[in-house]
Amino acid sequence: MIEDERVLTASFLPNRMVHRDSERQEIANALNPILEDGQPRNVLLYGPPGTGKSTMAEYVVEKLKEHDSSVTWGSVNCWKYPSRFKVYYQLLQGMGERMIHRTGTPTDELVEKFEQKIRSRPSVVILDEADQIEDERILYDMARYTRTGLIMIANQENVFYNIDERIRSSLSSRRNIRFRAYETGELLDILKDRRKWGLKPDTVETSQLRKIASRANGDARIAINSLRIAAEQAEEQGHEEILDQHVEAAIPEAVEQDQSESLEKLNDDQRVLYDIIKEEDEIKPRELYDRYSEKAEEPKVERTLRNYLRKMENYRLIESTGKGTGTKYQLVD
DNA sequence: ATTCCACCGGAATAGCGGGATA
DNA sequence: TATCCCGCTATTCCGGTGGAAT
Repeated sequence: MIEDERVLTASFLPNRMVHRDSERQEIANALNPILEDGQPRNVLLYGPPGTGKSTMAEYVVEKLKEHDSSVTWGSVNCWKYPSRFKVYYQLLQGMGERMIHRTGTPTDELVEKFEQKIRSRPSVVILDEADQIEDERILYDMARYTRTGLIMIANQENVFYNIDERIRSSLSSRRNIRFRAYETGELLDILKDRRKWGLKPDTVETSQLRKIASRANGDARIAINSLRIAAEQAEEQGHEEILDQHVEAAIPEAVEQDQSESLEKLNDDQRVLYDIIKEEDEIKPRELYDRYSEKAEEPKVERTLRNYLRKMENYRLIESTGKGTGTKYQLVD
C-alpha cells in the first residue's frame, strides 16, 4: 500500500510548496542579495506549529543552491541545542566538519572555524525554535557575518522583547513573515500531494483525506502523520485500502505521538513535577515544591525547580497563569 | 498607603565528566 | 599519570516585583 514512506513524514521536503507562494517569494527576496555579493535581510518566520515554517526555510535554501552551488548553509534546532557551543557544533557538523570533540574544545575555536567556512561565500543559517536560544551572543554573531542570510523560526513574533538592546538593533532590519494555520482546503491539497507520491493508487478516498484535514486543526504535521499512521495500520491488518476506522484511530494517535515526543525530553525530576501538575490540574508553586520534595528521592533545590518549570513551559507542556502570589501551574490545553 | 509575603530570575560559583597536554 | 582546560548543571545568594493584608 505504501509507495514511499518518506513522503508520508512531516519532515519530507516536497518539490513544491502548496499555498505558500507569497511567503516563499518574500523569503527569497530577502536572501537573494547573497548571490550578488550583497547584504541580505534577515527573516523571522513565525506562526503556530505545522504551518510549514521549517520546511519552507529548507526549501528556499535548496532553491538557492540550485542557483549557485557554492551556497553553504547550516540548520540548528535551538530547542535541542540551545547553548552557543552546541549551536556552532551543530552548524559545523551539518557542514561536514567531523573532527571536533564535544568536550574540551573552547567555543571560540568553533566560532573561528565556522567563520572560516563561510568567509567570502554566500551562506544561510537557519535557527529553528530561535526563541529557545540561551546565549544572545549567537544572534549577535549571526547578524555580524557578511553575505550570510539568517532565517529564524519561532512560534511568536515577539521573540526579541527581552534581549539586549544592541543585539536587537543589529537584527532590527529583519523581515517578519507570518505563517498562518492552514485552511482545511489547503491541508486537503497537501494531503492529495502526499497521497500521489507516497501511496499506491486507489488506497485512500478523497473524502477520507478531507476528514483528516478537517480534524488536524490547521496543522500539516498532524495531518501528514495521521495519513501515514492510517496507512501503516491498514497495511498491518492486511487491507488493500485504508478504511474509515483506520482514519478514525490515526488522528488521535498522531496528536498523542506529538505530545509524547516532548515528554521524553524530560528528566526524572521534571517528570515528577509534570505528574504532580497533571494530578492537580492547577497548583500553586509552594505546594508544588512541597509535593515534589516528598516524592523525589533526592530532591533538587527550589531554584533548580524554577529552571525546570520554565523549561517545561518552553516545551509547551505546562503553562503558568497569574503573577506573584497568584501564580498557578497547569497542563497546557 | 504601607507593609508583608510568595515568587521570580540574574549572577557568581563549585563540582563533574572528559579530552588534551606534558 | 597528573594536571589543565572546557562546557554544563545544580546550587547559593540575593535584589526586585506584584498581589494580599493591615
